[in-house]
Parts: sequence; structure tokens; C-alpha cells
Amino acid sequence: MTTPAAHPSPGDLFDPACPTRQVLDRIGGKWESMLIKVLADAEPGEVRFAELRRRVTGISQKMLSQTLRSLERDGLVRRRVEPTVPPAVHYSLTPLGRSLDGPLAAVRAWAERHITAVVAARAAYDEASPS
Amino acid sequence: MTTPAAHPSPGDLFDPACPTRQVLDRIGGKWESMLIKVLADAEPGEVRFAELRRRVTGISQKMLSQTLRSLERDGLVRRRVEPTVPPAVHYSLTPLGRSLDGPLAAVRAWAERHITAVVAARAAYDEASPS
DNA sequence: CGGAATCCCGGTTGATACTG
DNA sequence: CAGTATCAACCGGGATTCCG
Repeated sequence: MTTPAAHPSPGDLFDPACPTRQVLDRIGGKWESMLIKVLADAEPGEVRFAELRRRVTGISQKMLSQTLRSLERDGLVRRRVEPTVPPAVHYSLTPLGRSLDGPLAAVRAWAERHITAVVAARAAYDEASPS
Repeated sequence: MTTPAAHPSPGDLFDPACPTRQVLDRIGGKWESMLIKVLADAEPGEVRFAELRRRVTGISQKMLSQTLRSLERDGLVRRRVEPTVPPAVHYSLTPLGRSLDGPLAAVRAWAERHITAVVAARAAYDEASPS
């Protein structure tokens, strides 16, 4: 049908406006989850821009500031500017951001526990049809 | 303290070959996680191609088959072909795939519990600098 | 120092059409 | 029914350069 109505169920994963979808779109990015982990693990809680750049190997300034801003926008990260010269900007996880690190940790744990199985499956699959 | 960085150790999130990174790259896609949930929720355990297409609103045949194949390759999904005419192909989660649904569910739960806060933060942020 | 703006390339995605 | 093939548009994201 072409059913015009499809699934209007709220909280439904199929809905583009669905919460899960929105959240996955955010943490599914290339850097988001890394940044969250780095900030979650940071001892002082706050980390400066340049330090983040150093810790998140491979990230460009553009992506760092861009990602940081999107996380800030969503209330996951806090940006604190010290009005010195030159300016020092400190980033930290908000309580909301910190709470997301839990679920993220679950995924991380799964990844570490099952990655070998995944890699093995992948190898087996590729070997079956090398083309 | 400030510290550590400088060299990516294996198993470290910063390493591009890190398990978490690989897993997030997979489930972070636009359809992967939806497919996993649909398959996980499917009562019979098996769902046919056309039925998946119907359940995952908005997906194209190309992306569906493409995503399905990548999940199959990684050992998360099983593909069973019934050699009839016309052919009937059934997809289901493997035990490995099913085990991933747990962590994914944690993320989903977080999303549903905190999405309003995220949306609010976003609105507040946008209101602060409307441009 | 932090970050905005610009340019640009390549992978990903979506329509559409064709096949077994 | 269950895909594959092709083409074109899109966009993430890297390098570079400029600014407060």
C-alpha cells in the first residue's frame, strides 16, 4: 500500500524523527563517540582544544571544532572560555553527556568482546566469494 | 597530566583499527541499526526481503541489499534462500547479531529517555545565536 | 590559541532501469 | 521476488588559509 499512514507509532525507529535515529546519527559520526570517551576519561574533567586535538589522533581542526559545536548544541558538552590573551577554551562533558557514556560503554564492551568473531566472519565471507 | 597521548595503543579508541571504531562505523550507518532492531523484534525470527523493505520505511532496494550484505559479511545476519520459483530469501539475526541488540537497546533507551533534553538544548542553543 | 571560511575530492546514497 | 547496474547528486571531511 501503500499505506499512506505507515507507522505513526511514537518512538518508532522507522520514523526519521525518532529519538534513537537522532542519537545514532550523532554518535555514529566519525568523531563524536571518540570525543565523548576522551572527555569522559579526562581526569580534570576539562580539556582544552589543543589537548583534544592531540588526544584524538587524526582529527582535523575543522572536524574537532565542528563536532564539538554540535555536541555543545545538543547539551552534551560544555564550552568554557577563559577571557585571557590568547584565549583558552575548555571543554567538558555535561551531566547529560556523561550519562550517554554509559550506553556508549556498552557498545564499546560488545565491540571488544566480539570483534574477533566479526573479523573472522568477515574473513570467511570474503574467502567464500573473493570476487 | 595532561598527558597521555602521543601514541595510539591497540584497543585504543583513537586507533582507526580499534574494535569500537569498527563497530560504530557499522551500526552508526543510516540503516544498520534499524535493520538489527527490525530483525531482533521480528517474531518469526526470519523476515523476507520485501517485508524488510516494507518495515524499514524509506530504504531503497539498493541500500537494503547492500546493508544486509554487509551485516551478513560481519556475521550479524543470516541469509537463507529457498530455491523456489520465484526465489524467497529470509533474513534473520545470528546469535552474534542478537547479542549486539543488547548494547544497541541501551543506546535506544538513553535516546528515548533524554531526547527531550537534547532537543531542548538544541533549541536553546539555536535561540542564542539564531543566525 | 581557537576557530571560521574556502576549496575540493571521494565515498555514499538515491532514482531508475534491467535481470534471473 | 530479489536483487544488480548505472548514473548523478550529495555531503562528510581533509588541507589550507585567514582572523580575533
